[in-house]
Amino acid sequence: MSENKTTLTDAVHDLLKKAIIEQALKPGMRLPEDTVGEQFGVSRTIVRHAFVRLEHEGLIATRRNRGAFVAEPTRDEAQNVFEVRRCLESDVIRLLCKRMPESGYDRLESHVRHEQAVRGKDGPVAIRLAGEFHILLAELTGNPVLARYVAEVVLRCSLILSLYARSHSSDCAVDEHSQIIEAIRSGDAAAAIAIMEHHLGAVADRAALVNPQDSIQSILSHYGKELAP
Amino acid sequence: MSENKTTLTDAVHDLLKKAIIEQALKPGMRLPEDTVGEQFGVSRTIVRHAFVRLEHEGLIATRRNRGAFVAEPTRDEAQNVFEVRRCLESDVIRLLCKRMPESGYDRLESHVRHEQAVRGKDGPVAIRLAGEFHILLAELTGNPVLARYVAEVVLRCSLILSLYARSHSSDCAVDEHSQIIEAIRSGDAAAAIAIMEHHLGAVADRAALVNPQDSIQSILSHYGKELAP
DNA sequence: GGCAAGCAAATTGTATCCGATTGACGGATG
DNA sequence: CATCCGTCAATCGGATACAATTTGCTTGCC
Repeated sequence: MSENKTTLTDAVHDLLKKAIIEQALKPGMRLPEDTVGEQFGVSRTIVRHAFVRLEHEGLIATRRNRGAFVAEPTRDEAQNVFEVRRCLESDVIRLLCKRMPESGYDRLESHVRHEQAVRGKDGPVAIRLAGEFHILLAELTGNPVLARYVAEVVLRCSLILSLYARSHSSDCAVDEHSQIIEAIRSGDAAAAIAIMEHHLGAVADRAALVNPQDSIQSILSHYGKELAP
Repeated sequence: MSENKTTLTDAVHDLLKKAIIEQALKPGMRLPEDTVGEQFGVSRTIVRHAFVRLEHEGLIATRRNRGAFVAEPTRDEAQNVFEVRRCLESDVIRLLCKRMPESGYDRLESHVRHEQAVRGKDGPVAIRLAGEFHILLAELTGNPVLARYVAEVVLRCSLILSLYARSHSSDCAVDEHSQIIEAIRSGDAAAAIAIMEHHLGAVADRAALVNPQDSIQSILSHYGKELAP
């Protein structure tokens, strides 16, 4: 934590984000400002700034005078996030079918090859790459605003899957990524969107099916709110 | 500024947001933390927290050790925001055609009547209501995540129009709002989207046509970035 | 044995303070 | 006369200090 050309807040923000999406920090886990601060060797001020951003991104939730917690979306919230993701990624496809940049296909195929290289490994790298494919698609539209929103929902989806899905390993079938590329190349927006919907639908459905028997305290915490107003 | 049940940061955030979209704070205007803080009677800490959120929402831009400025989007950025807005609002229409809630039409028509009541007045109220129609549409989807994104881009569009458009008075033709409601009621998603696209397209085009001869320093400030890395 | 009230500890909300970086002004110099 | 460099004021990034609120535990009472 010695020298950064970027601001400390950014660094802490990125680190926490990474920790959350890699499931190092599990949903519902408490994040006291002091603890985080002294862990990274920074003051509470910095941590607090990072928390503001993370809360805005939906990755943590803060309650007045009670502290910050890693977000623990309900099924409803999760469905909402997935719905927005489907909408946004459909829009991305539509735009790409109209104006895919020259180097676009090369970059996409290169990324898919990268994904295939780590296929089967059930680690943080695979999780990250799977998400980054979708973020790369959004970036290729040339619209940074759209790309930021896509990146945000993709991240939240990672968090959601870590709550409700059993394993990350097959979140994004690499084959389907290739299919999406081909569909876009053919210029058939409807077909490409159909594949993407199927691709994302499968992920969302899988999340909805799993009963989170391994996180009893998570379930109870939701019911508990009723008794303690 | 005496008693708030919500946190001070929220209050400052809301106030600044309101000031920006009502053009009280004009794009490019400087926002020193001290000034804002003592103006609202709070410390710089609070202001900085509010700034973090505002920057995330694209309403202000901060430069290291130089302070915060009301966002001054370039034409490219503005086009990107409008594009995302078109995408998101089309998605909203699609969803509403499938599942408009019972009270939805009542609330929409009530809002339109409210808009007609202030028709012709070129004040902050008209600006706010015009945007809130679109935000209300998004909220009726029942998806808060989508609603938040729509609210964000609508706000940014307000800011953009205050930069590039001559007048806010005719941003949202109230008649077109009624047409949109009717199109959704008929269940014809394609038609409704077409109207919405036209509605938003007109606004965007108007913004693109106006040459901002009245803000030379704004133009130069953009070119100036090239010389001063 | 259970419940309510009250006290102590922990944690957040806010303010103030110090150091660092930036931009500007002004004088020295080729 | 233009350019360069040093000093200075302004402002932000970050740390620390204090106040307010919540929480959990203890204690006493029913």
